[in-house]
Amino acid sequence: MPQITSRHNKSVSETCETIGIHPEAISMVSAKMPDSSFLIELADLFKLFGDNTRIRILWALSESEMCVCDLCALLEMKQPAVSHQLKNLKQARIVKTRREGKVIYYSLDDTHIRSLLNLGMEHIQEM
Amino acid sequence: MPQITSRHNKSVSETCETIGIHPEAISMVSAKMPDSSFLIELADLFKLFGDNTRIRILWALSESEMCVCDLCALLEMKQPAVSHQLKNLKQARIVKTRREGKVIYYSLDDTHIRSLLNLGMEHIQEM
DNA sequence: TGTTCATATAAGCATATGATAATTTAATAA
DNA sequence: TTATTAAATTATCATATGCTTATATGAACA
Repeated sequence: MPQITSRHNKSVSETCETIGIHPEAISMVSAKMPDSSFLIELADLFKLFGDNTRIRILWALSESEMCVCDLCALLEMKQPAVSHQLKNLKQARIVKTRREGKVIYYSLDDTHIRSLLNLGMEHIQEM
Repeated sequence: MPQITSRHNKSVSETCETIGIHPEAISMVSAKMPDSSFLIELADLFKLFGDNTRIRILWALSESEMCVCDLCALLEMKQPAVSHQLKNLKQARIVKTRREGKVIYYSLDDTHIRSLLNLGMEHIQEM
């Protein structure tokens, strides 16, 4: 395969369409990529943070455990909508529940969650 | 408004539908919620991390600056699809570009990005 | 100046996702 | 048991989003 050398002294293939211009960079990065399943899980985790309703729920729960109807009142949203998002968060084990009679209290399930919220907010504030 | 007292000694309103069961908890949390605009920005930031293609791009760029066609080869995706996601990331100033002749190199624009990726991955690995 | 090639953009389509309304479940109290 | 009430579930609809194909830019170089 014909190769030329760029001014940066990396080998460069002739076509970019299929194999890229910098084969070594590609294979180096490729070797360092986590398994596909990890990256999918990671995207799924961030996806849950990537919705205005859910981020408000998470921020609220980072301040205090709350029941569903309190969240409805706080967010000014209908109960099924809130329950639906809580279900998503619970399935991902981002929040956990505690029942007290008819009332179900939700809270954060993990300290990482708070760190992610704070780190994200730091980024926003420095823009 | 009639109030009763729960076994947790917080005042409890009679209906949950409109105003929630724990008015003080609601107003305490409400006071601590960031402005709506911040939360929207925060959700938008996480939303960009919440896609498998973009997270792979970000992880790759966290290892090395890369041009578009190298990313295409690495991710085994068509060029317009990759360019489209790069555009989203660039608009949010998560990645930046550098042109060298016909080739445009992309790289991470901010150190927070790497921290967020790592913190997210930590969370995944401890589940 | 005209060709080549890396990248960007536009239009169209299919899927994913979030909200609503209606209904069901589950726990308590009468 | 029956009524009440907090929460969950189901069905439906509208919007958002990501990929594809086709086309357009724009820089380098003959």
